[in-house]
Formats: sequence, C-alpha cells, structure tokens
Amino acid sequence: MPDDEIRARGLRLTPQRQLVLDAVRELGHATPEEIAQTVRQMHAGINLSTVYRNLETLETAGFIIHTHLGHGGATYHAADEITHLHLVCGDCGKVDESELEDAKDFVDLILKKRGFATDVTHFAIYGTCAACQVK
Amino acid sequence: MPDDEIRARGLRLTPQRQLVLDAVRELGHATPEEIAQTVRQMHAGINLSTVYRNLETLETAGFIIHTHLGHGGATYHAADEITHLHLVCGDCGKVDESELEDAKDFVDLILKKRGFATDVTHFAIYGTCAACQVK
DNA sequence: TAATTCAACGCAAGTAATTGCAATTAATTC
DNA sequence: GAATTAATTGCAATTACTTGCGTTGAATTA
Repeated sequence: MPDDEIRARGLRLTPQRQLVLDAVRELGHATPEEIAQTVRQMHAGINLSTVYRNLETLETAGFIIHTHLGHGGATYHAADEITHLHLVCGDCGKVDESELEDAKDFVDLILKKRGFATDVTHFAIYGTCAACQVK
Repeated sequence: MPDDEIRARGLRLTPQRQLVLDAVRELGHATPEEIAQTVRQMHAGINLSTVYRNLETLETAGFIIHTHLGHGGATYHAADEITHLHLVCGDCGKVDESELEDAKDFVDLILKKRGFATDVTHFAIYGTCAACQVK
C-alpha cells in the first residue's frame, strides 16, 4: 500500500507518522516500544504516546495490523505482509510462521460449521516448538 | 482439584487465597480486577497485588490457568474447567467455546508435522461470530 | 497451646500503557 | 504565499499492572 494513500484517506503525512510506518515495515513483529526506539534514531523527541496513536490510526486506515504474540502488548506488521499465522513457542519464545492457506484450511474445517469467521492473523497459536520439546 | 491439595503442595490456605480461588471458579473468564471486586464482597480490604500474586501462585500450582481473550490482560479459569478453545468475536466480544477434542484435531492436523505441540487453551481464536456477520 | 518459622499480606513505590488538552502544523483555500 | 482549519503533537496526568519491603499470621513442632 503506497504512502500517498495516507493522504488520500484524509490523514496527514507527518514526519512522525511516516517514521512510524517505516519502522513497522522495517522491523516486523515489533512492539510499540521497539518502534519508538527505532523512530527516535531519526526524530529524537518523539513521544511514546504519538507512536501509540499513530499505530492506532495506521491500523484503522488499513496500513498495518497488530497481532498478540504473548502476554503483554501487541506487535505490529505491515498489513500486506500478513500472509501467515504465528506459532509462538512458550519456552524459547521463537515465532515461527505457518502459511495462511494451511491455517485457513484447518480453522475452517472445524469452525465454519458454527459460522465463525476466523481472523487467523490476530492471535498466535501458542505451544512448544519441536526444538524445546527435546530439551 | 480439591482445596486441601493446596496445603499438600506446601502452600498456605489463607482466607485471601481461598477467596481468590473461589472467585475464579465462580466467575470464569475473569480478569484480575473482576476477581478482586468479587473477593472484596467477602473480604473488603484485600489488596489488588495480593490478587495478582495469588493468581500467579495458584496457576503455578496447577489450580488455575490464564488465557488471553483479547488486548489487555489475561483472564483466569479453574484448570479443570479448561476443556475448550475460546472463540472470541471481535465485534460483539462474545466468547464461545469449542470442544477441546475438535480443537486438538484441527490444530494437530496441520501443526504436528512441524513437531509443534500446541497449547490450545492459551490463546483465543479471534474472528467474527455468525450473529455479527449478518449485522 | 505456646513458640517458631517463613509464606503471604498490605502498603507504597515503581514501571508500563493510555488519555485529556492546549499548542502546533500539514493541508487547503483564498 | 498568507490565512484558515482541524488533525496531530508533546506534555502531563491518569490508569493499569507489578515489585520491594517490613509486618503479619498459617502451619508446624514441642
């Protein structure tokens, strides 16, 4: 999604907003705090609240998506990079990715009979990865 | 799991701890704040930090389990009541439940080939329920 | 049942996340 | 390109959650 669509949606493209979007695209799976640190390398004074509000705005406008990979806060992706389901290992914390096609299949298999439309990008699937099982 | 097993595990069964456990069992899907409010009906002065620490202790001891049903904090269940996967509707917020047998089947179907052992009780499956789709 | 011990408590301080508001500034209009 | 307007910003305050510490009291032992 090109950046000039930001303006096309009635949003202003401020330096802060551009930097937040760049950071999300660059980092992937990034928390608001990590994004703020990255942004501050280019724009020292940016406030954390500005980062939070830009993340919210950019998500509402469809540029980015958040996912819960664990306990605390959300992590952010560029919207067009979400083509997978996240597999979080509760032991080592590694985040593996499963192709969306597969994920959709398995979720639909069980859930569609209830009419529940699953957003497979929103939550992680939690468990223990193969490596940690043999430890 | 009977309460006298608390003592059997080297933990003390304080009035606060008993009330926290009772509240989790009674409420289901309850946040720490909701649990604190319920406990305070019986024991007015209980501190929120006591509730948090008891939830952690009771979870470590295996009496309760936490699940992330959405953005903020965790919600707690009695451990022996977890026989389902949570289906959270992002629109109306309703939490539906899917039998664990079904859920295990569908997760294993796709994920076992990667050797990933899924804890289907830890995260919710997020999406839009049938009722909200027709709105 | 009195003494002992240390798990658990309440309080207060600390950290993390969010929100209200006045000042600023991007984009538009003249 | 100056004036206008309202979206956006930074700051400060608030809310949410967590942690450190001295005190209390549940369970054990004599």
